[in-house]
Amino acid sequence: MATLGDLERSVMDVLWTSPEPLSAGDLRDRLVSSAAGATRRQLAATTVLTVLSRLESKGFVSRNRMHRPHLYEAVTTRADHTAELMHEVLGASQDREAALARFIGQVSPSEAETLRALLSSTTLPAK
Amino acid sequence: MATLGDLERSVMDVLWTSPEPLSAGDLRDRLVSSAAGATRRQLAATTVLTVLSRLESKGFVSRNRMHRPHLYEAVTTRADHTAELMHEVLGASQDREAALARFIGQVSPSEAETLRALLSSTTLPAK
DNA sequence: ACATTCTTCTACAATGTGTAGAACTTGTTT
DNA sequence: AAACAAGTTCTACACATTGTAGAAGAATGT
Repeated sequence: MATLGDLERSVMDVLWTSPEPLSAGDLRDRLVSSAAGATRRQLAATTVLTVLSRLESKGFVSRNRMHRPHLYEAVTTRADHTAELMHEVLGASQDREAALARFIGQVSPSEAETLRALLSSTTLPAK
Repeated sequence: MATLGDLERSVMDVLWTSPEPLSAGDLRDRLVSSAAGATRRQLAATTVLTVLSRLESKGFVSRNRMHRPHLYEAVTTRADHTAELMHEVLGASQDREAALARFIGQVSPSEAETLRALLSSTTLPAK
């Protein structure tokens, strides 16, 4: 999968967080306000547009040209994206089992609990 | 974590596969022979050295300057590296649980089994 | 001291990304 | 319909990373 730059990632974060498609302008405003530590100065409108176009090319964003300020939305959810990336990383490994073992070894107890729950519900057939 | 380019990744793969530290020359030979589909033409010796230096800067490789052709080895195992990356990806997600759920959802049945085993051995106290 | 071998320095091209001005399009207002 | 405003696309550039390697310097064996 293509990787994302810092700004691209920030844009995706805004889109992933928004329950609705956003115009470039709205997105620009949220980029500023959502910046951690009040960093992130104002960006030119065109900058945001450029990034959105690139994200569209990369398949991360879809745009609705029916509305006049085009409306942009994330193609996948953040969770799906994360899961996909994890699988990609895992796939690059030769020994998947070993990698999984290390991965599990570093997981917090509460997350281990979550995983256990997920695994039993998923795979134990309904009796 | 820093990301790796294609050649850097290939070099790491060789180092991860080797049970012993390698000289740049040995590594160069194996790079050629380990290339999938007989791709990968011969590289200049200096190219390999440059890449090794960069990998050293990035903390992926350590070199032993005691030996004359310096000997290089991977700092971590491939499995550790993979697990680290997976955690990094997961950490960038806002909702870890949701991401884990998706991740598990896409796991093959046999891997699910592996995971279940890992999770029970890890967390169930000996009691 | 000299040749050989290895390492470090320096360099360059290609690519990806952040950044945005200039030019063009489209919907709106009078 | 003409002019305007808002939005979009084109074009461009700087900077960092990466693949690539020559030239120059350092270390070792004879």
